This record gives sequence, structure tokens and C-alpha cells, in this order.
Amino acid sequence: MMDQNQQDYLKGLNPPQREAVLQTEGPVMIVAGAGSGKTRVLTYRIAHMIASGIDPFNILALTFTNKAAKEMRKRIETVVGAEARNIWMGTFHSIFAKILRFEADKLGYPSNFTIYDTDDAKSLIKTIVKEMKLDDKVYKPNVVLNRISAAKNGLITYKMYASADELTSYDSVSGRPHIAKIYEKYAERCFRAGAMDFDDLLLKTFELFTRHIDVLNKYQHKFKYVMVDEYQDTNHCQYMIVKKLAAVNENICVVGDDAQSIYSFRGATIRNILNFEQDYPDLKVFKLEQNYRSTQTIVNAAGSIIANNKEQLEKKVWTDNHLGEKIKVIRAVSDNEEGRLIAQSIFEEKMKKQLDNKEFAILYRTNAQSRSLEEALRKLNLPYRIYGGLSFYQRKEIKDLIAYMRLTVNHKDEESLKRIINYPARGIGKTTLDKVQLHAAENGISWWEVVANAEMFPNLSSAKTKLKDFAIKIRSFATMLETKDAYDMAMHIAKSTNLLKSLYDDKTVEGISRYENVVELLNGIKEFVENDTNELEKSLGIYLQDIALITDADKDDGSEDKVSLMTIHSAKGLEFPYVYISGMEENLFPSQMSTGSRKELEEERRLFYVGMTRAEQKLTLSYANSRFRFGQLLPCEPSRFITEILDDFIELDKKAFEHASEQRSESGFHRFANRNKPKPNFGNKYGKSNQSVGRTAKLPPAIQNFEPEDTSAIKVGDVVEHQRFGRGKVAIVDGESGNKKATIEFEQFGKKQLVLKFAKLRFVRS
DNA sequence: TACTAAGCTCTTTTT
DNA sequence: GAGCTTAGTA
Repeated sequence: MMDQNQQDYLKGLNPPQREAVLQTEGPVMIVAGAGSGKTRVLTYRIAHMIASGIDPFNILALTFTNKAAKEMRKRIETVVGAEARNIWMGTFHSIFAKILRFEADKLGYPSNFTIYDTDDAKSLIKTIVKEMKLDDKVYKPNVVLNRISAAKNGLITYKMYASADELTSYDSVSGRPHIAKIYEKYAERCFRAGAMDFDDLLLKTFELFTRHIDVLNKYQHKFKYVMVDEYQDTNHCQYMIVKKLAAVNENICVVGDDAQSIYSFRGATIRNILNFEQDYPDLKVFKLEQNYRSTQTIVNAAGSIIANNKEQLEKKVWTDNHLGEKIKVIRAVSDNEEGRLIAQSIFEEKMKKQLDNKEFAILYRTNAQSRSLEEALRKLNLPYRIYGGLSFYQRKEIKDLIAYMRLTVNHKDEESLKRIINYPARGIGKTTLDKVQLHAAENGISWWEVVANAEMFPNLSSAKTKLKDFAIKIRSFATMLETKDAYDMAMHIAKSTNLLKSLYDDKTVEGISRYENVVELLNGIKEFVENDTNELEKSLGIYLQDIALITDADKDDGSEDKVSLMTIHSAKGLEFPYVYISGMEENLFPSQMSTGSRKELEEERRLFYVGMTRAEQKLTLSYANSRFRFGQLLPCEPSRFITEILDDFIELDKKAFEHASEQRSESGFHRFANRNKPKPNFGNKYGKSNQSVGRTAKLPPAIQNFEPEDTSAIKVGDVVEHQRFGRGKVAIVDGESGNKKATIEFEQFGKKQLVLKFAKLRFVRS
């Protein structure tokens, strides 16, 4: 049943691509170098399967990003039409969440379980550490969460963790012997809250398939064909699940490139791809080695670096494309200069060759690096779009409203309850909440049960009415879930909690922006309700599951003519005619976290503190900090990575480079200091007014070429002009040591607290 | 309980 | 520079 369409597309493929498309049965591995037309092959392979009579319902295609899934579905649809909708295609997390929703009762979870994001998880760990009266400097939420996450990705439950000597002894040697206990409590609390974190979506799926063979069987027969994209980025848990699913039919096709493995921090291991052959002896391997995307120069450069990898699949990436221009190296003394030079270069190229903004991309290793680039682009009026960073869904006003929705759907959701029980303020203060926490812990029940049954706890009597009123409100929302769709629910909640109105009434710049954000969220929900083809999937519960797994990068408005800024990780699989990579510095690319030096340093420092009192530790630390700054602790030498590129493509003026490195190390602290999220709009995630104005703010024309002055002499009463906030009067100056701060009353923005050392201020002389 | 001022801390990538 | 906590005050 080959139709005309198919004949056409098969003609457009090179021999290995065509073979990979036609081999639909049995275990298949496609090794696809960068730019080798991988997506095309995958798309046609699925299209071909459907055209040969395979029911789309029997196809499972797993990807790593929603974007990739969406893109592929779209492309398949253009070949086979509407049938493409019926393929089970999505990220590991979203597909497994869907399965878990169906089968939740088998694991004792509600089907409307909440998905905890990283913030929720950290916050929960923080409370647990506090409850266990452990030192939160040692048990940092990040560190603990990473340990737990690594364990989960390795299929180690909390019970196994406690008896895994290797893990526990590592923990005690590194001074954190209680991680196993925290893991246990964390798992319990999540379960009690009817919540799963990202890793649980994988681990619980594995548990489900292991403990309930009948369920596994059902899905094994449902998914007769399993396909995995970016196989080099799967972790052990994902690998095991896929293996189980494919065990009956063995129609499994994995696509990957060991050289593009960039998610080892998430537990990804290229062993999965290297060992695939052993798992399936009659495996068919297809190698896509011709690069259609890049010039010879770029392909060779990449090849020369990849050649250093210790373990790799044999493959030779090559291209027929022209040689292309040499890779240029721009040398800059500081991150600001770097930004300026990049922006300038884009501007010039654009003018010279009459290009669109969207043909340019600037990549970096860490999201924090976007700031100086943004400033530079803004000055040249080059429009840009940032991918990643603080997502829309992480902003305070959005999280608040979503917390109400989450709590409505799942009363046990502890993190949401904590967030909104006193927001908007309803007189439930810290003292009351401490008591609630205590009762919940003592009785092993959720916060909700304490709140909803406040009268049963004598020492809560004074707050009884307030707590009960809150519970009644949430319950009243819940009764509407049956009849109302996600949009009506959201609207009702936003209105009846007064959230919408209080934001509307706030006429400060930040307030207006927050209001607009909430309206945008509501519009998004409306869209969700109107667009979704499936009648049943319009409920609030489904919506919440959906957005829990969505990231900013998934919003694709590729139509906008803007320069793209993103991390190298999110750039994977994309292509742009002109690409700038910024921050090719020692300890930044590759990150010192991955090279290990930083970790050792921290470890050393921490062990040094053992036996000291907190006060002594603090004293030592402040002394150390006064002597050293981050970035100066380690000598700056061009990293191996950079040297290789430079040696290959330019004559390197070593002296100038070293000078640059020194200069940079001074601003090294700065570069990471505000890593936390440039804001797409006004206000930060806590919504406090004394914080920054966001990235889209336009500079007043008068101060576009702003040169800040030395502000050490600033005093109360001075009139100053700030780069972004405009004119203001100094109200308070404080701080002798550390960061000297001034509170300034700005004409437009009201009071702001600024750190003088960094503030871009100029005195206004009359 | 709510709010503000002062002070300390802080380095990665994403579902 | 900005998050976040704590101390202090209303």
C-alpha cells in the first residue's frame, strides 16, 4: 500500500537513511551524527509504518522535549494526515504521567496526583531538614535533592538506599549521614501529599510495571512498536522501563549519538547506547554520518574535539558542504565587553548582508550569562528572545493561582497549601502554621487534615474559625470540578479569592505586569479548553498535569524576527545560520562543577569546619571571603577545550588572553552572582517591590550611554539618577561592612533598596 | 501578625 | 545583584 507520497519521500533519502526507514521490524539502532537528518528519518519511519498498515495506537515514541514531540507529530501529520494524532508521542515524563494517571490506584496514589516541580521538592526537603533539626548548611536542599534524584534514577528506593552500604558510607564520609532518613521522610511526605516529583514519574512507572505484571502486559501489547529519540540521554530507569515495554515484541528502535550526550547530570549514561548491541544480539545498526547542516570547517572542528572522548561508537561524520568561513574568535576583557562585541558583530553582519535577526543565535553555558548580552543587544536596538531561564510558570503570581488550583484538585498537596493558606492575608500567621506543622507531623497526617479539622486540636482554637473558613473555601471549589472546565474553574478561583482584583488594584508598574501575567495565564487556560480535541481532557486536573511538564522553551514562536539567546543545552537539535558562543572561559565552559575542582574545594572547606561552632565557622568564612573571591581561588588558565579551538583556528596571543582571564576573574563573582533569573517582566517571584525591574524595560533615552559614578560618597539627601529606575532621592544609607546598601525613593518606582557597590548610579547636580 | 530594614549567601545544564 | 532570612518595630 505504498502511495505516491511515500515514493516521493523515499527518493529524497540517502541509502542509510532509507534503510533505517524501511527496517520497521525487530531491534534497530540508528546512530545519527549531528545534522544528519535524524528527525527526517524518524518522521518518515513512523509515517511509513502507518502507511504499511500499523495502527498508530500501537506506536509509542518517546522524546526528551515537548518541542521535539510536537515538531515530529506535525511533520508526520503532513505525510499521513490526521491519524498522526493517535500515536502515543511525547516526553518520557508526560507519557509516563499519563500512564500513572490511569493506574494510580494500583500504587495507592490518587489519579489526580500533583506533580511537584523542583521548587516544591526543595522546599519540602528544607522543611524536613528543619524538622529533623539538622544543619541546613550541610544538608542543602540542592545537594540532598541531587542525591535523592540520582538514587531514583538508578532505581533505588528509600528502603534500598538505607541498606546500600556504598551510598550510606559515602554519605557519612562526606558528613551527611542522614540522607537516607531524609529520603525516607521525603518519599513519605510526597506520598501523603499525593504528589510525585519529576523522578517519581519514572521510578513509579518502573515500580508499576514490576509489581503489576498484568499492567505491564497490557502496555506491552498496546505498544507493539517502541521508539526512543536521543537515546544517549536516557538514564538507567528510563532504559529499564523501555526494555520492559519492548520485551514481548522486540520492535524497538533507538536513535542517538554518543557524542551528543549532555545530560549525564540527570543520570544519563551512554552505556545504554554502547551496550544496546549486547541487549539485542540480532540488532540492526544504521549509521547516519553525512552532515547536511554545517560547513566543513565546523564539522572538522567538532570532530577534532569529539576525537578526545574515551568511549565512543565508531563513526565518521563528514559533509559535502562547502568549506565555509573560518571560526572567528572574539577576545574580550569582561562579560560586558563580550556582550558589546557580539552585539556589534551581529549588527554589522546584519547590515552588510541584509539579514534578519532570527538568523542569529547567541549560546551560552549558563542562563546567568544572558544578562550582559541582553544589555548590549538592547543598546543597539536588536530585538531578542530568551529561551529558558525563569519560566512563566515560576513567577509568584502565577504560582499562587496555580497553587489554588492544585489544592482544589488535590487537597493533600502540602506545598500548595503552605503557599496560599495566608495569601491573600487572612490572619493565619507563623505561630498558627507552626502548630499545624507539629500536629501533622505528630499524627502522620497531611496539613490539610489538620486545617480542615482544626477544632480537634485544642491549641488551635483561637485560629479555628480562620482555618475552617479556608478549608470551606477550597472545598467549595472542589465541588465545581465535576461540572466546570479548567477555564471556568480558574476564573472562578481567581475572582472569588480576590487574587485578580488585588492585582488589578495595584497600579505600580510591577503590579500591572503581574496582573497582565495572570490574565495571560487565564487566556492560556482558555486556549487549552478550546483547542483540545478530546472532550474528556478539559478538566482542571488534566490541565495541571499538562503544565507541570511544560517549559518555556516549548513555546515556539519561531516566526518572530528576533535574535535567539539560549543555553547550549536548549540549542540541541536547532540550527541557525549565524551562531555566537559566549563565555569560552576557564571554569565556565566546561563548568567547574563538571570538572570537579569546585566540588573538592567546597568539600575541603566543609571538612575544615567540622568541630567548630557556628560562630567560629562564620568568622572563618568571612575572613576567607575577605581574602578571596570566588574565581580567584583557582588560577585562570585557558582550558584545554578553548586552547584546542584556538590552536586550530587562530594564532593566539597568549599574553592578551591571560590578561583577559585575569580581568574576568575579578568579575567572576559577578557573573554568577545574579544567576537567578533575569525577569521577562517586572517583579520577581516573591513579588516584593524593592527588587529589580525586568529585562524588557526600555532605557530612558537621556541615559542610554550611562557611565556610573563612584557611589562610595553617597549620603542621605543626595539626588541620584539610576540607569533603570530613573531619578530618586537617597533616604537611607547603611552597612559598614559587606555590601553597603542605600534605600532610594525613586520618582517613578517608589522605594528601592540597592547595593551600592553594584548600583549604576549618577549624582544629579543642580 | 504584618511589614521593613539589615545582613548573609551565592557558581550548571532540564523534565 | 538578588534571593532569602532574621531582627526589630508597629
